[in-house]
Amino acid sequence: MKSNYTYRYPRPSLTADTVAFAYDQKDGMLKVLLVERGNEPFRGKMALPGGFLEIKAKVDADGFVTEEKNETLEACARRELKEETGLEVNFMKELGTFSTPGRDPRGCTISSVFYAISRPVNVQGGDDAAAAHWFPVREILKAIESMPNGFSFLAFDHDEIIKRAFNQLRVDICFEPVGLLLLGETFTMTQIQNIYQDILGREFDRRNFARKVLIADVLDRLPHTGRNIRYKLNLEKFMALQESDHRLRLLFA
Amino acid sequence: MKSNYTYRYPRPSLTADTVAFAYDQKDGMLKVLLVERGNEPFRGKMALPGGFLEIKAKVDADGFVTEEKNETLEACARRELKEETGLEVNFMKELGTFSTPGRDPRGCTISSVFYAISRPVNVQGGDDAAAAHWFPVREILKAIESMPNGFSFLAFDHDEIIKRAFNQLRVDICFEPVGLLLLGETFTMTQIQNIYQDILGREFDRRNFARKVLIADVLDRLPHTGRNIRYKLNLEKFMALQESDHRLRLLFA
DNA sequence: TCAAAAGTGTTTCCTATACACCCATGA
DNA sequence: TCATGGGTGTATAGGAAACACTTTTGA
Repeated sequence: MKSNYTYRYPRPSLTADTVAFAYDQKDGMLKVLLVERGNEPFRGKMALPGGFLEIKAKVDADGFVTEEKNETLEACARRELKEETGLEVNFMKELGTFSTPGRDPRGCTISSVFYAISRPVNVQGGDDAAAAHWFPVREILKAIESMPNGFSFLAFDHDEIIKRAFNQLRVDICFEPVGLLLLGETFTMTQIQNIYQDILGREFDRRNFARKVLIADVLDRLPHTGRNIRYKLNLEKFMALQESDHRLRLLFA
Repeated sequence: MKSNYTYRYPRPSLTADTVAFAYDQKDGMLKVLLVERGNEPFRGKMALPGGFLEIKAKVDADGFVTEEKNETLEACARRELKEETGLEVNFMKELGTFSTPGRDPRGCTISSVFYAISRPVNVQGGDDAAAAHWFPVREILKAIESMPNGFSFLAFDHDEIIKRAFNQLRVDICFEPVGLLLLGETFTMTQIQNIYQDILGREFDRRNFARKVLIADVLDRLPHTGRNIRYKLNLEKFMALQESDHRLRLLFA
């Protein structure tokens, strides 16, 4: 028989959800990763990949918890992302915690949400989720906006979360060159510019844009094999820039 | 007899802690609010005010939770802050969630941390905590740095948290005029400048500084009673600025 | 009376932006 | 060969930083 877990005080459930972004070179659209929920609640609705924090607990004869060990929330987010969609990303950042009472009909569930940036890859539905797919962010946001009052497009409060995540992404790429993580192994300056223009919803002058991106000094210029200059992200420099709190110079106003 | 709370799966404890900052006009130092822990673990050590998320739960005959209702994390942070120190603040912002395994010796405890900005006020020790006092941030940070490896100055992982909070404050006052909340009812431009200089650790030209602050357009100029121009924070304008995502213009590089 | 703090505007320099020409490739 | 995309440098304008003088008040 499976054991139960008893505490002196009530406790919440804690989940980690991930808003994963990727850029689709084929149609030039920014995509977000959603899974179709296989179980209640919200069965059949689309939702962000995520799940419950894993806790190893020992209990005594009466079911009281005597010892416990948890994973970190980020580890939880990565694990769930992998299990549900097969995706592994190298950039993940905490977005915030969502604790509005009633946000999960099953009870008291608090969600720590991360947003992730992925290389353009294919994903398959994993264990828990019926199916995982990349959806155009703009379309999703449009669908969210067009829902009548009191109705939500996604499961739980994921409408709100995805809006927050996209806003955060827009702010962040103005300061840090995280947008470069959306690209493949090598890329041209034009490809970078297209992504930034799409996300920020505005156009840039080619030359000024290239200058600003190169100032960040995280790109290696490859000996051009073909006609155009190709670049490659220098991960060491990029990571070093992330560490040092150099958000202080904004790249794009 | 007090009832217990039983779940099918193990759950974490969830707390909300607050890093409250205030500015002391008397000595011109930025202070942070700490409480002396009255109970184990870390009894007698200084810690951030905070406590467990309050959950109203109903249980069936076997102790299984059938219904539950939680407060939001921010509400929890405000409630605990009030209970432990008597302090009520009007600005509070989520800093992040801390979930490193082992951060709380009592078991699996995840903390959502807020940072708050307070007017300069006195606080008293409240219910839970033995004593609450304002401490100079610089001194605390110095004490933290000077601890030998493996030892912490504050309880739990609060050393790390307070460092993160101070860094966040330094970033935020470069973009939003949140530093103005540190002041009293009315104030002079020089007082504002002193605060900013203290927090950012650099000096500004008087005239350039005043211009930048006034650009934000959240201050009302009072008909000067005394010798100097006095200002007053226009809360409506300030709140409106917070709502609109206008972090995009940085005030101080 | 003198020192220190505070009020006021202008100049300078730097950086962001706007812009034009040339070259290479593929249709 | 012509159109398109991409490579390169410069000129200009606007904003940030440097700066000087006068006035008031308190020691």
